[in-house]
Amino acid sequence: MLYICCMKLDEAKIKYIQTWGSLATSWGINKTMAQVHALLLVSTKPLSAEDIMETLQISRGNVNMNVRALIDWGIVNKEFVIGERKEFFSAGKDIWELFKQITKERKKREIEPVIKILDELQLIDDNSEEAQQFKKVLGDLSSVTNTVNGILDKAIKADEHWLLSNFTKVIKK
Amino acid sequence: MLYICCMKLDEAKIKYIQTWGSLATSWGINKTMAQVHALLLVSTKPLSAEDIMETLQISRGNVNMNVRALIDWGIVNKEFVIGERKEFFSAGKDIWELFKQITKERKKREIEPVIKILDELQLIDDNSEEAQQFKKVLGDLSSVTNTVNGILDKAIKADEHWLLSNFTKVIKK
DNA sequence: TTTTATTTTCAATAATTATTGAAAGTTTTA
DNA sequence: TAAAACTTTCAATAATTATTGAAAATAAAA
Repeated sequence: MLYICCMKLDEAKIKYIQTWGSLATSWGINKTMAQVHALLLVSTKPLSAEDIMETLQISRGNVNMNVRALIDWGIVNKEFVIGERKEFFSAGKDIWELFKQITKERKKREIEPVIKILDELQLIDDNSEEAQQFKKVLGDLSSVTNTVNGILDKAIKADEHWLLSNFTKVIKK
Repeated sequence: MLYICCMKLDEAKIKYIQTWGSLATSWGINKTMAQVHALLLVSTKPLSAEDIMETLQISRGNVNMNVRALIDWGIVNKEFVIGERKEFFSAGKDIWELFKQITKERKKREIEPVIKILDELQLIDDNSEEAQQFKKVLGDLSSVTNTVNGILDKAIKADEHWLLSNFTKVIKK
């Protein structure tokens, strides 16, 4: 059961999947996880674990782990196909939704812990010149992080149209 | 030649350096690179390769590689200390500048190549239903990526005050 | 020039992270 | 209930990435 139908198109899809996988690593994302998502994204129908295994040439365990992680990130869904016993998976095709979901998750997992730690470190019982300077750096780090966090919050809440047209225009001036 | 003077403060600095290092890995940044930068950021004076080696307990080669990379990213500078033959290094203390520099570099290294590849893939010689759908996904990915790229451009050009107050307020409504 | 101080490189190695595959677990069907 | 279909887990292993350290290169001083 392959998702492929035309040659040139197939090549382009494969290239997209490969490219996405290698780009992912520079963002601290597992290569296979990115590839599985890319595959589901360009697939016209939900795929089973076996479909993914065959297409990406990876083991059952690997597929399972990465599909779970993607579901955990909220960017892949289980699908029930009538007449089929096994599970199928699909990725939402709304890219703005995808962007918002990823942003939301990374914010929660990576930015919020940073803010927490920076705030903790601020509480030093020391008022020397050097300590003041250190606290200043921490405070500035907090400030930037909080601002970015706030911007991401707004982006998550924004609907597609607003973010696309309105937002970019406002930004310009 | 150690940069340390007070106990509690010293602990906090160490904790900050360690924490930064481990957080960095989830952003696809080398742990040591992040630690070296953190160390230079909280240091009151420029440090030599040996200072860094001692404090972080890492090899000369490792220090050299990572300091070069940081200089390459534009967030660490060489300093010439009078009466000293060896090189010293320092990190700029302006966190907004740091944020802008990092954003600029990641944009160049990671976002712009994505846009290029997505555009390349668009050029498929196929008009089937499936091809249309694939092109739609690619187009949407381009759209989001370009928008994010644009926002980052504005952020880079924006001065601290504008980004902090004006921007966040605009975003709110 | 030669010596000495310092930086850079890079093959070898260590540490980390990802992947396999088979066994154990679960759910469905008969 | 047992057998079949499928999913999950995880110890072993592979692949990747980071680090060392000593030799080569470079730069400054004598």
